[in-house]
Amino acid sequence: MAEPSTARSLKRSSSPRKAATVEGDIDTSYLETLTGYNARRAALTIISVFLERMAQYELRPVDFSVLSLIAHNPGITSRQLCGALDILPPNLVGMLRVLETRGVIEKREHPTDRRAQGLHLSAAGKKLYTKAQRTASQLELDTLSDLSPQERETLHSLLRRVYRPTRGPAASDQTM
Amino acid sequence: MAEPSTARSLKRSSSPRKAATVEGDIDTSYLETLTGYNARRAALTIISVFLERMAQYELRPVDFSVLSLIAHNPGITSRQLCGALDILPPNLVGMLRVLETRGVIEKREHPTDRRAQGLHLSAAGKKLYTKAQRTASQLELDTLSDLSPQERETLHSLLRRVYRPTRGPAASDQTM
DNA sequence: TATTGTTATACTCTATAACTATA
DNA sequence: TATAGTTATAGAGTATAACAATA
Repeated sequence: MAEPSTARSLKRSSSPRKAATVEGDIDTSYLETLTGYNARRAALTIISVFLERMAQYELRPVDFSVLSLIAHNPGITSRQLCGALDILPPNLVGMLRVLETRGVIEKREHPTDRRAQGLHLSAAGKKLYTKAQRTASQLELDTLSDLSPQERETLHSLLRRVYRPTRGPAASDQTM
Repeated sequence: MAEPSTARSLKRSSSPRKAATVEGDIDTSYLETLTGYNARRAALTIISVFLERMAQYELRPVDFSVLSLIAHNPGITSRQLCGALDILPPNLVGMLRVLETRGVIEKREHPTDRRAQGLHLSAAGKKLYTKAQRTASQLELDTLSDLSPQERETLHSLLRRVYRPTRGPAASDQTM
């Protein structure tokens, strides 16, 4: 058993960008030409705020993602969660067990496949997720307050095109 | 001692987006409204390619970032690296030791502070970094081939505004 | 034979406390 | 007293191999 208890610590300092030593003197211009560097820095910045505000629900980003997909896809299976969130099956087991122990989710028998199990939010889980989603949406507004709604949409669109390559029209692998 | 050897494994599967099970059936639309989610997914996608292509140099993303900052900021100190890259000092020690053992970097005495030490690339380090940077820049072109140069610049600009909040004009904390 | 969920486990990443030498 | 670099170590995150039950 890998999980010590139901409630996890969730602590993390997250270092809110303190310019203790000099930092403006350092030339980071080349790294800033790399999308991976910029995307990772941006993600970590937002995640640090996410951790703070979601601590009240004892939800890490991955827990919230799992609940969100279950909420919007009732009956989703463990494997489907893994595929959608890029989590390895062994690493999901413990998370689901904790969420089930907390009474947030329920495992029901799959309608057609007796190996699988459909995942659902409990009544308490729905209440928790509703509050958590509101917090997440508010966090989005707060951390991206420097960007206009249109800039935010542009950012999301561009990011999606990075991690979910355009399989759309004008593709190169068409049969004729 | 935390490092087992000079050369590290660098192995990682990185799962190149295989749609093994269904995945298009899963509704991820809410998560995709969250910048943190999108930024993290994009970063992980690029980093997985980065890991593959940088394996020949035995450099992880963090190693490359360290070398890049030393290359462009000769004499930079350990603390400055930590500040610029958001790495905790204890976690940098091992990386620098490995790079020094590999003959890639050199530690020299700091000109004014005898506690600190200036970091520099060795001749071999400069050759290695030059090749690595070329690989990184090519990777940027390849992984972002769906985006025009202008879209790429827009993406970088927006990401920087997320992780490095605009401290510029029209700020709210002015004295008058 | 392949897939779902699972256990056990190893490895990597990230964080804290505490020490020394110097400022 | 505070800071730079370091050690030791704990905790969280990510990976592989292998198994039973079912498809």
